[in-house]
Amino acid sequence: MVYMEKKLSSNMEDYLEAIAVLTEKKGVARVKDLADFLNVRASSVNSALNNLSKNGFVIHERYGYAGLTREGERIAKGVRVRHNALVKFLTEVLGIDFETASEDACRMEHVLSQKTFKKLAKFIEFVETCPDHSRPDWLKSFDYYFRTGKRPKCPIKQIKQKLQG
Amino acid sequence: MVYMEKKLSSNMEDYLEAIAVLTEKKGVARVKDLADFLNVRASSVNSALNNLSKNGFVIHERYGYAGLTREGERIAKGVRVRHNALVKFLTEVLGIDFETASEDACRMEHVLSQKTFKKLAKFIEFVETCPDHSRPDWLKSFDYYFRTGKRPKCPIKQIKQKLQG
DNA sequence: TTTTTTTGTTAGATTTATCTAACAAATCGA
DNA sequence: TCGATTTGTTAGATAAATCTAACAAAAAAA
Repeated sequence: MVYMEKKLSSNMEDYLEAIAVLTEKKGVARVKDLADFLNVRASSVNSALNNLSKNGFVIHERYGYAGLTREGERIAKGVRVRHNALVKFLTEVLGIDFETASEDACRMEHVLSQKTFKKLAKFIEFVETCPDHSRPDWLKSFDYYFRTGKRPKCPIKQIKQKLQG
Repeated sequence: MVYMEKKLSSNMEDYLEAIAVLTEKKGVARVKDLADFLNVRASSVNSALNNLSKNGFVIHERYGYAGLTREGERIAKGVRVRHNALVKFLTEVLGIDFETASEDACRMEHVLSQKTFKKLAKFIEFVETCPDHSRPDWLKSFDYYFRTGKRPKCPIKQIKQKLQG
């Protein structure tokens, strides 16, 4: 066993992520804010922090702020990167509203395999760096297909026909 | 409250799905097979079946096979549809291997919102009904981009240039 | 038809994540 | 500064999903 990665539950990952988000947004992460953010009671936050603290992901002194250790930060980072990639995919490719996309991402971010995540990230990159003006043509075609159920005329074929005919 | 949908846990959804799969594959779903299929102990299957039975999703007489009620079938169907859509997306669009895609789908199928699922299904339909010979050109471009990190020359632009120049 | 093996059931323990309720510390306002 | 409010902590309960171990029923083999 080269290096045994401690596998955290979705739940614990959520706490780490929340600490990262709140720290970024408000400067510090307090029990109350974490509770509000995650929609749980303060006592649940406390349990979680004790657990995460015991396992070296979090630093939390009684009545103090919650902070991430190196390791905690590393994991939170990973979760957030996956979250953002998922949101991007859902909104930019599928055209889902941000609200729904965020909720879905929150649940999916914990279950995506590395392999799939990497491919997805590449896919997003592929879409974003498209040399077209904005949204790639094929995605516009998808929008059209989603709205109308019909395929737009394919510009390539149209042009090819012109060239030939 | 018009109609209160009983929200099942991922776990319970998995049991329903497994019953559906085994029934389809082997004709019947037995405790042992469910246990093997889901990688849990037979006693866990029993607990689950009791629970699902009590709530009207499953029919299970002592020492008998496990079967789905109408309601159970409805839910299992939904899960399987989501599962298959996800596998299709992961393999056909992202190009993930079937093994990995199946595992990811197993975990994602429980957390996808209706909205996202519907869009995803449409997206797959869009890709599959593509008038191109096989895989749409833009997906081939993605394959190329993933392998090489470079974009292939865009055929439309090439053709447009020809037309203009 | 016995015996053996496989399969199914039950009871009870464990783990994880949550909750409420009681209390303690910190902070805020007057 | 001191009482009131907010925030944080603890203990203990609850719920879901799992496990082991002991046992019971069914099925297969002898």
